[in-house]
Amino acid sequence: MALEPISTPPAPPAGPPVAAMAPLCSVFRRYLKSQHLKYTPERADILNSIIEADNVFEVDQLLMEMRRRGHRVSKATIYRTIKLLQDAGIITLALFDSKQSHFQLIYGKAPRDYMVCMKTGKYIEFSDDELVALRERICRQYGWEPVGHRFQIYAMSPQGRKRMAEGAEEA
Amino acid sequence: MALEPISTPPAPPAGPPVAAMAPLCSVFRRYLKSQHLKYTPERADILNSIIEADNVFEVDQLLMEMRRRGHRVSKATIYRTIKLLQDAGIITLALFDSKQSHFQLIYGKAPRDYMVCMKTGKYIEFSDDELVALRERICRQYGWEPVGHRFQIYAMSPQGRKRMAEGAEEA
DNA sequence: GTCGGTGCAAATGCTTTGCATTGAT
DNA sequence: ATCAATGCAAAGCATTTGCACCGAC
Repeated sequence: MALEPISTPPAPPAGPPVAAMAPLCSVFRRYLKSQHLKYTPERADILNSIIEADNVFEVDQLLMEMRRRGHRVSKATIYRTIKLLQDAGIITLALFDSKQSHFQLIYGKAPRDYMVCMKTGKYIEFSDDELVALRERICRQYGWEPVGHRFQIYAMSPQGRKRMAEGAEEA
Repeated sequence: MALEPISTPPAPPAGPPVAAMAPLCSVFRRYLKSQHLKYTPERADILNSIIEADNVFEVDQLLMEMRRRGHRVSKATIYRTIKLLQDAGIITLALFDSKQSHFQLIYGKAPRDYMVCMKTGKYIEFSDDELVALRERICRQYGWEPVGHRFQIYAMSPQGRKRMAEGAEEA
């Protein structure tokens, strides 16, 4: 019963993430209830930490961040919760190529698209109406019903180009 | 870092106008020579099998197909060769979400985009000029240099919709 | 004749799972 | 009081790597 938005964060960060927090919790809670699953402190902590990351995250990174804040959760629980959050439509797997999976918040957000620098790994997030329109057009063209999309541009940033020029070796 | 193709090799021809592409074998051979690596029967077999698959493929599937044809290669060699083919710009990792990696031929091909049915898994391949233009526009906007892209639409096909209606089970 | 390549098996490293215990409803 | 959730450690899997032998250049 003592399940309010987790105890007291040391420094309430200002900005959109905080606003998004309450609604997402209830979305998750509702989903869990519909599946006859329980809303536990661990699950709440994990969702809140993801919201505060407010970006692409990896499991290890998330776990470290949570530990740093004194939340004790096992990696297994994070994996189990991530699966639930995916099923609930709150997060999704991002499409980076690295070995470790990257996830991102999607609930209530316009689809985020990424442009990644192939040299530095730095990336820029954007979202583009034209792309959404294009998606609709293609779906209509085949008689399919659009649900979502992913778009990632591979490119070379100015820094990447510079670094490329400097170090002409590269192992 | 996450991404790393496009590194040392003598930059494979970027964006060739499709059409008549030189035999992929010679492209690969040229790449290998440039890296002081050898063109072995195993590597040739693997590339040829990939060409004949002419589509998205997974490692196990490729290995089985090769075995079926009497080619004896180890999985380790396939993995090693796949890495070379990626560096040579001949194949790339496709972005399906399954556990196993999917690769696809890209050399000399216009970027392929996919629309996947979330219910049936069936997918449609397409490529769209408008998307390429959009990519250029966004790169220019940030001062980055386009290299490639990936676009995948998640949608519901008519069959998927139908199947969804029929089987009302699913917890 | 040199190195690099190959197969095999062992090693990785991310993710999942079995089990005993803890805890939400 | 139930039955799901958690933590831990072991198990799974796709992928990588060490090593001894083989073969392309």
